[in-house]
Amino acid sequence: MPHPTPAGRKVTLNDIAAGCGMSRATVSLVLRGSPLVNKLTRARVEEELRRQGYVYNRAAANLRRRTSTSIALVLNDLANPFFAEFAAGVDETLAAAGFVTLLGCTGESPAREQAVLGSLLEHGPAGIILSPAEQSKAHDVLAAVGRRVPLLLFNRELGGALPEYAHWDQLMLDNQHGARLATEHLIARGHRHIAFLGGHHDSSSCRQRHAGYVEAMHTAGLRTEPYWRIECAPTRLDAAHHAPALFAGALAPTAAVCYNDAVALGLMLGLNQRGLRPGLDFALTGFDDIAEAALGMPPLTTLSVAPRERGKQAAQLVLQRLQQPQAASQQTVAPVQLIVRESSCPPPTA
Amino acid sequence: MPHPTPAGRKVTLNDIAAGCGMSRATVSLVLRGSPLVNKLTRARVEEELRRQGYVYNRAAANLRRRTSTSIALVLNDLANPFFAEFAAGVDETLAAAGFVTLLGCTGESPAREQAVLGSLLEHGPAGIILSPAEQSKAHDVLAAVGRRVPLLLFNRELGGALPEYAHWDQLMLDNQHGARLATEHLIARGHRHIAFLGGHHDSSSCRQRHAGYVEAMHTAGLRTEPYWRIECAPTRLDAAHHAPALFAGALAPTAAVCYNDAVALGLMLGLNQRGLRPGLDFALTGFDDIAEAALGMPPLTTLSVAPRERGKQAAQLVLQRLQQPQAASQQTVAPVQLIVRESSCPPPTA
DNA sequence: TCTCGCTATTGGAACGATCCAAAGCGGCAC
DNA sequence: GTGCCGCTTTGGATCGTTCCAATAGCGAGA
Repeated sequence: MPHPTPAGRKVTLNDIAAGCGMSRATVSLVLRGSPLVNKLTRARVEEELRRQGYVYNRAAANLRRRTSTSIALVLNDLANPFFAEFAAGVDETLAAAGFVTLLGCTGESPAREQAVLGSLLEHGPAGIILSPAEQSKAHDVLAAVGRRVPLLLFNRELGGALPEYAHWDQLMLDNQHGARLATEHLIARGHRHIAFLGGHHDSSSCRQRHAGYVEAMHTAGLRTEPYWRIECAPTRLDAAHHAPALFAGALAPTAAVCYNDAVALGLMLGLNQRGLRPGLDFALTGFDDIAEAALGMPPLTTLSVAPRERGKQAAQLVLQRLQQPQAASQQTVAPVQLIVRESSCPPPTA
Repeated sequence: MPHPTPAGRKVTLNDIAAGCGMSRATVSLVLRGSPLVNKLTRARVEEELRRQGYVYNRAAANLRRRTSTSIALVLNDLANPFFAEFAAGVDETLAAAGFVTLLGCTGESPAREQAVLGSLLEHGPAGIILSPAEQSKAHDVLAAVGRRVPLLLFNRELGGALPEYAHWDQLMLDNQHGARLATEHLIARGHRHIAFLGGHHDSSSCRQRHAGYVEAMHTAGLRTEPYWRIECAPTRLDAAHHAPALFAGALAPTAAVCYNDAVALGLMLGLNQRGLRPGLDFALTGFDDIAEAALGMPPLTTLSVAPRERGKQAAQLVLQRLQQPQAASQQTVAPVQLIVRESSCPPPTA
């Protein structure tokens, strides 16, 4: 089956103008719904637009008007359902406001992040939403982005905070409060020996969650043994591998606050392999409330961060910034919500 | 903290030219790495580019050159991990080729699809990758897109196929073959009474998968009872609800081929609630190989479609089309691979 | 000295839209 | 007849880049 011939040039305002004996300027006014143009003229022009199948060239318009109708969305990992939901929320809100989303994925590589930012900037986005790669540095991001286009930092802080850092807007999750809620919940259920599993210390979100855990423990007058803090990659597989380490210390915990849902689900597997039934013999909590959390065996107590809502919020923050470029920069912390399910049982002896 | 002043206009070629006493044209040549310009001149210009923090304006260049460096990616549901992975694959490949991804989500609504396509087209993408909404019609898509910009149809066919339909490239999954593989696998395990659960008949992928199931059954000389075909929404929840219907007929199946992994995981829940142990008392298979499939209880036998690979493939097909606009349109069918795990046990009596 | 050929550079017209100042026009008051 | 007013319409410059034909410089060969 042959592909059709592109059939000549694109239709432009000139073609329409010529086609109905009007000037370019008038046709342009019609396109933008100006009240200046006569009703009859408008009808004639609109007919001609339809007849020739005109498509508006927003790039040309934006060039002349020195405006932009696109926003760059740069994510460290789109394959992660959390960011996918986030992206869906961003796109939905931007589309409703007449903006288009320029997508870019960095795959957790600062080098790719630099390249992606550079490439997207050439397309002249009005703003940028960036969820930085793990090892990304504020200095490099600033060098790539410059000061002209507003940036909203999402989800993670940047390494090596500069003074210039401060003029970027931020949307962060309330990691510390969330982990505190989870820990307090386990304490209320009667646990005294609680571990913290997963994540690496060089990730800001992990440090914050761990801090929330420590805060809750100390506020309740409970001790935290160093060997109750076990680092591992935030994946199911690695978490499952590290499950035995929980029971290697002198005093075995009866519950664990996990860095995120993936770690918690991995821990469930690891517990099963040791003959422990999660939600009966051992309590655990996650973070993120991914789709699988509600359907796990048992269903997982976790913290809902509503990624789609966060996406909408991020988009709104950027749009707001575009309207008030001079306003003070905002540091927003999104609330998280504890979702209690069956994985957070009381301790078996209680 | 005050937001910084945008500090004047953007830096343009003129500014650079003035800054180093060259003409616009020469600077442009330097930017594009032309061999015409003198080594010394090049060095001087590059120094000035750096000094003023010049950012290339690709929109202006594309306007003049009548080219485009963006591809539109329109998805029915980005929140679905399958499409998220797909999008990541697309973006990765496009970025490597110097293109930028324009994202658009339709949320399974043909009306939104029309709006999104219209909006994206105004930004002049060089091509479009479209995974259409469930009820989307070929006629409407053609009306929105026109014939000028090449379209790659992914994953689903469009309703009301027109003659014009044929000049679009297509990338589809081998649904029929996949379902046949799954069914044959169950038959080889000793099953004779096999049901097909989930999906709706008006979805082309569901029809194809069901056809593969029927094909395998008939080839093996097995009957298919009408009450072994149970339709339901392709979600966990609805599948769990419909599990009892499997055992309502005269002859109960010992296994089920499920429309996709979500349905299969839902069926597992439904079986558990009836006191049946999936993977021991009842065999089942899924489709998609989502992340949870490998970690289910039991791990799910399913068909891997490698969504990230499909994304790369889709991007390559579009890039190829751009290079050869006149070539015959391609109908590609991507292979699927049977992943055998523990859910597809032999029948209990065998 | 003049012409030729080669290397580098350049002015000006595009691309497809918008903006702006100006003009055409019919009617109405003077 | 002239001037003025509101309602429409318009030509031309412009946005930041690329293309193209033209030109400048300069050493070599006749």
